Order: sequence, then structure tokens, then C-alpha cells
Amino acid sequence: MAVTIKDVARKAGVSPSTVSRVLSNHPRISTETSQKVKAIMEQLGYHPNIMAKSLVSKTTNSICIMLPKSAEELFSNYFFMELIRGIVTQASRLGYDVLISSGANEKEEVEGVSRLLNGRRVDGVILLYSRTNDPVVDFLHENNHPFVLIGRSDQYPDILSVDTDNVQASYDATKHLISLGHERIGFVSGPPELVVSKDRLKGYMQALADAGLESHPEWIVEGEFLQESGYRAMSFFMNLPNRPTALVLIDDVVAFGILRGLHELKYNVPEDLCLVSFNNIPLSELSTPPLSSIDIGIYNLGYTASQVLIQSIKNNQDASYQKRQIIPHRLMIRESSIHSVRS
Amino acid sequence: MAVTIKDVARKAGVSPSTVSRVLSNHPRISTETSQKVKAIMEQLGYHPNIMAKSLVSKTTNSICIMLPKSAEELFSNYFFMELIRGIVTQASRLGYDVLISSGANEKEEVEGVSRLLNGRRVDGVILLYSRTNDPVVDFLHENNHPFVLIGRSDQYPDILSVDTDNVQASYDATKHLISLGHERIGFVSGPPELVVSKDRLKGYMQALADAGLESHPEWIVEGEFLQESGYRAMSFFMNLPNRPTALVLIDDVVAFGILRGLHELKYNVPEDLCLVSFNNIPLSELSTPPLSSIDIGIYNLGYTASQVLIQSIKNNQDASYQKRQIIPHRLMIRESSIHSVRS
DNA sequence: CTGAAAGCGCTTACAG
DNA sequence: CTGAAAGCGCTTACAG
Repeated sequence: MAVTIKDVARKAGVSPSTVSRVLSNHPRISTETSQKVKAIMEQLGYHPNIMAKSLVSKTTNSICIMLPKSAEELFSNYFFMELIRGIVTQASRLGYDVLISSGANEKEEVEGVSRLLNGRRVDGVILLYSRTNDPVVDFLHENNHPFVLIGRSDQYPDILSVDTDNVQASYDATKHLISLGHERIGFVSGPPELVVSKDRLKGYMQALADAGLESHPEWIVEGEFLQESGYRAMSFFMNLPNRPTALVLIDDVVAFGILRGLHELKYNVPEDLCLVSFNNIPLSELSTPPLSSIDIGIYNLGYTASQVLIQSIKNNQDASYQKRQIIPHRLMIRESSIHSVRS
Repeated sequence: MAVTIKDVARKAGVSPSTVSRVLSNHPRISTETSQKVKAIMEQLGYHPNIMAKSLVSKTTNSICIMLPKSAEELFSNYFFMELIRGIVTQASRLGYDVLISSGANEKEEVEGVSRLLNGRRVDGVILLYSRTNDPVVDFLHENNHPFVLIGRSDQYPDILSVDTDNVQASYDATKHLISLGHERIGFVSGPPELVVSKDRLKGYMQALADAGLESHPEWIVEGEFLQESGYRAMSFFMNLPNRPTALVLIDDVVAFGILRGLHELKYNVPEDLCLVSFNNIPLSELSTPPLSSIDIGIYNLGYTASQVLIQSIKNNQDASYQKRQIIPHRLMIRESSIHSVRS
């Protein structure tokens, strides 16, 4: 039997209401009473029942992270863990607990989120990805639930979101290669249903256009966030008659696949092919050669998402702040892209 | 205003008790009533309030993962995410939600766990690591809370735990090198306060002893689960007058650091130094050369931990099953250790 | 500054 | 098979 507010009240010779007020640091309580009650709580080993509190206060001080099943294969574990670390750290600082949930498919995801939100178990949710036409986003938006998207929504532009400016980031990566003299630049994209794939493709195209360079449809391939995709893209590119001299890659993991393939075929990076990728995972500076990569501040994305969501929960959806937060990115130039074509 | 059991009851013309019974599939309820009530629940969009249910049933159907702050730097993100995926998947299958918590230090960790457990917010906790003299373990054990350790406890041998047989695994790795003819084998360990470091060191020592090989104190270095540690260990070893020809490494990330250092100094793997490490993260087969590594089934460790904990919660700490579960490991031999010394 | 009372949304013996 | 009642542990107007 756990000790309750009543036990404390009895022992302290006050009413349960008073104990409750001491607990929440109610201003109109005498310092004397407060101290006495606190001492007794300590002595009895009292711990407030979070569920009971939640039931009456109609707030849970918890948020939920939705981890899409598909993500397990799509993205790197590193990416998600870093995001989670950021989310949990900031949530914890603001007094919130974090629930982590996943579904085997979109239907399960909606059901899970619905159960948690409608069942009053969490106050809001963080979505770690953005697909086009996402039923989870539809559900959350329609029912007016507090949520934040790490990424961008195609359909709902004024949704709460935290994102990289992927168009700009990709523009920067491509521009960097152009400035080295490359004129034939390829792009390995991610799954086309992800908004991030679209955005990065767009930035790439724009950079080419601004530089007056041609874009060839066969220089753009779609894949997954997997080494295999990189490997396959590599062998495709290397067999092209007029192949690119540089590549922009949707993810470091894809780059690793390319690096391995190139190594097997005895090609050299950056001499035979320059590479720039995204995410700047720690191993990207350890590969041979070290990989140029766009650091998107993953931890910061998670941290900010937490912050923004909890703020919105507390303000009850008050729209007084920025709906869309952009986390700055930074191109980390390493050996994989220091070879100038002009030289 | 959320729709409650009362609303459903009123609309269905039954009592709240009956609705509650329908909800929990109580056997003594007529199919007719049940169907009618279920239809109304659907129609009204009823969702049971998890907190209210929890309050009266005194069970939360949630478990908590304690993510130690120090882990953020010590272990690879990959390792933790994989563990979490396993935990969440199995918990979700068994109808449990997963809370993820962390603390900046041991004190905060104990406080967090205490708040969650005593506050009746979670039914049990999973610890992702094992230090010697861990106050969190002390707390959990003393208060008789359901918990499972992923790893091994020095002090409490009969605690619920899921682990790799690290002594055997390390023995296997070392033995593999010995079978290739190596006689001077070094070991790069992790932080000495972690039980895993001790166990792996022990297996290494045993394999040497069994083969009648000498063990040199200077062939054993301690570090962190970081690339830097590998890098430093590498430069230490390579400057030794009578240096090892092979190394057993506590973690793949350490191996990457070594690989990088060796590459910079123009040494070759496996010709100049053979390597075998632990964890078999996906990138280990992508490095140059691909890394021999012990696969410890990380996902399986998490999955099983979830299973075991929830079972123990449901059986109310019934001791009818194995207290310590061992997840099988497997040595993945790759290029980094295929060089025979005898050849 | 403090207490009595009602109530959050559910479950579960106890009757019938 | 179903209902009325009590209660889980807390909070919060309403009084005083």
C-alpha cells in the first residue's frame, strides 16, 4: 500500500486539501504548515500518484514520439537516436515525460496515436518524418491535437514544424560542387514519398539552373536510405557513357554504399567522383576518404521540436509564435569533395 | 469534452457498469448488449481514459527505459536505438507502452525512476547498461520494484537480466585470432566501471591462458566507446617495441578509430594488425577493410528484456523462470582478421 | 490560511 | 446478465 495524501494529512493533522496545496506550492499556505507537511511527506516516503493527478488536472505532462515502422529500415538508427536524445533532454527539462510508440503500418500508427491522445495519456505528439499524404498528419490536424512535425508537410503549410531548409541545404551542397568546376553532377535521392527527398531534389535542380548547367534525368536516381541504394546507384552511374564527375547524396549511409562500390572497382574518391552527402553522422569523418556532408543539427531538431510542442500545449495552441522553425545547417567540407575539376 | 463511459451508458440505455464490462470483455454480458454498446461507442467516438483506468486498476501497462546520461557519450547511438526498437516492438505486442527517461547523473536517474515507479506511472523499468555499484540498481532492488537489466550485475547475481555471455564471446574472438597463429594479442577495453568491460577482459585473458600464451599488462588499454579511444590505443600499440599482431576491441566504434589511425600511418589491416571487435554494427562490414565483429543480437537483447520484464510484472515477480537470459552471439569473420601469421 | 465536499472517469465486489 | 454504490488518489471552487 502506497502512502497517499490522506496518510500525510492524518499524520500532519491537516486536511488532504492542505497537503495538496503544499504539493503544488500554493501561495496562500503558511510556511509553517508547508514545512511541517513536507517533513512528514519525506518521513513517510510520500510520492504523488501521477495518474490521479492527471485524471483531475486533465493534463499528463507527457508527450509521445511516433516512430514509424518503415523508418526502421529507411533511416539510420543514428539519426533517430540523436533526435530522441534531443527530444528527451528538453522534455525532461520542462518536466515532461516522453512515450515512444510505433506502428507496423500507417493504420496502426493512427490507432496508436488516437489511443494515446484520446485516452488522455499524452498531451501531444512529435512526428519524426514527413510523408506526402500522411494519414497520421490528417488525423492529428483534423482533430486539432497538439503536434509538431520534424520535417515539412506538403498539404498543411501552417502546421507546427521544425525542419532543415532542405532546399537551401541541397542548393549549398550542389553549389559547392559547381564551385569546384563540376558540370556533370548527379543526385541520389530517397524514397519519393518523403518530403525531404523532394526538397533536396529541388535545391539541387535550382543550383544547376542558376549556374546554367544542364540537368539530365538519368543523373537522378531514387533509392532508400540504405547502403544498397548507394551501391546500386554507383554501378549505374559508372556505366553511363557520359557520367557525372560529382554526386549529391540524400544520406551518409548512401554515401558509404557508394564508397564501398567505388573501392571495389578501384575507383578513387575524390579523383574519379566527388561526393557530398547529408546528415554528417560521426562516421562520415572516419570513412576513407572522409566524407563531405551537410550537418543538419539533428539533436537540435529534436530539442527544438520538444520545446515547440510543449510550448504549444501550455499555451493551448496559441499562435503567437513561429509555426515553422528552421534549424540552421552547415556544410562540412572533407576530402570526398576537395578535388577540383579545373586542376 | 471527451465522451465518457456515462455518455455511452446513457445513449445505450444501460448502466456505466455494463459499459465498463463490455469494454473489458466480461464473460457474463449478453452478446446483444455488448454489440449495442460497442456500436454506440463507435458512433460517439468513445476512447477509454487510460489514466482513470490506471488509477483504479493500479496497473499502468507501461514500462520505462532508463537511458543513462553518460551513455550518450559512451555507447554508440546505433546500439541504443537498436535496443529501443527491440524493446518497443515487443512491449507494443504485449500491449505495453514505453516511456523513455534519462538523468544527467546517477542521482537524477534514481529520482526519475523513483518518481515514475512510486508515482505509479510505470509498472517496471529496463536498465540499458550495468555499472558496478550502481545506485539505481540498489534502489530498484531494495524497493523490490520489477526491473530487468540488460547486462550483468556484479552485486546481485539473481537479478532479472538479459545479457550476452561476454566472457565466452570475448574468449571466442581471442581464440579466433590465436587459431590464425597470433601470439601477441592486445585488448582495448571500455570504461573499467562497466561490467561488460570486465567480462570481455576476462574472456580474453582466459583464451590466452588456455592457449599457453603470455599476457602483457601493456597490451591491455582502457578507453571509452569512442573513436578517439581507438585512435589513441593504436598509436600506443604501434610504438611498442614488441607490439601485438592482433587486437580484440570492445566496440566497433573503437575499431573505426584504430582503422583511421592505421590508415594515416600507412599501416595495413590485416597484414600489419588483425582486428576483431564487438557489436557488428551495419557499418562494420562497410569499412576498409570490412571488420570482423561479434554480433551480439542487440535487437534480440531489447526484445527479450521487454518480454521478461512484462512477464515478471504480470506474474507479480514469480520466480518460476530463468532469472538470467543469455542471448547467443556469433563471430562474423571478415577481412580485418583473415591474415594468418603463419603464412 | 484552511477545510468539507464534489468530482475527474473508470472498476468491481455486492446484490438481485 | 445487469445496476447502484463505493472507491482509486488527487484537485479545486466554495466557504469561512
